[in-house]
Amino acid sequence: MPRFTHPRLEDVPLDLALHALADPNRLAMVARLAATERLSCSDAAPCETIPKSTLSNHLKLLRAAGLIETTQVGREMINTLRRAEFDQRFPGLLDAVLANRPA
Amino acid sequence: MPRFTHPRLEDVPLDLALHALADPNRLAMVARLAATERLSCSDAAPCETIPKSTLSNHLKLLRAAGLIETTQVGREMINTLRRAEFDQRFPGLLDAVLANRPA
DNA sequence: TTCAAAAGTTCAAGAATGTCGAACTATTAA
DNA sequence: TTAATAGTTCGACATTCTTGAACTTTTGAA
Repeated sequence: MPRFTHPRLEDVPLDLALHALADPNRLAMVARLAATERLSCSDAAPCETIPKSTLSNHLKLLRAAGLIETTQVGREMINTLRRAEFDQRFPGLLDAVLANRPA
Repeated sequence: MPRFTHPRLEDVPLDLALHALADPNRLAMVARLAATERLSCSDAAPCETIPKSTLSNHLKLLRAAGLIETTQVGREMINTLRRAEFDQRFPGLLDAVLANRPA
């Protein structure tokens, strides 16, 4: 069973956070999580066509950037946005990015 | 003589802008331009050790992201931040990024 | 129980990007 | 005219990204 590691937010460099957000698919997932609270990996997916392995990799990057937390529930991996922690680490950043996201 | 092309800001996607900022060297250059108004390429460089070709490539990316404008003056290429235009296109984004930049 | 399907992860290979030395161009100063 | 300066461009190597295939764990059914 995969046991995920989540970084402390103070260990996340700005570059890594920006890089994680600088991808349309990942940003779409973050936006979805910002609106939906808890989502399985496949429910967080930005579209149907994205391969599972790619999706898994994107989520791994978002974890490494301190943006999401993943816990196993049954056979699903449940993802949530680490909103409060991220906002404390990078004040105003996620708000600005989400506000400028294309519809 | 190189004649640079600068995109209209409305043609710059958010992803490209974030990607341009998601690099420590490029972000350092943007921060420097935010503080200094006009800088030649070598003056905009984040450090002495960065190769010229790499520097040139970084600046090309910043141009493509609508972040800087480059004009030739003599044998120098003078760079300026397209601050007002960028801020209008992505309100609050650059402020948030710069505010969270490590010292 | 046992078996198959579901939900993801991991691995590896090919594709796409990034880095940087070397050669090149244009401009200025001597 | 020549040499130096300031960058760009090119090409090769390195790193990163994408994705199919195989694997692991959990659950639901027979």
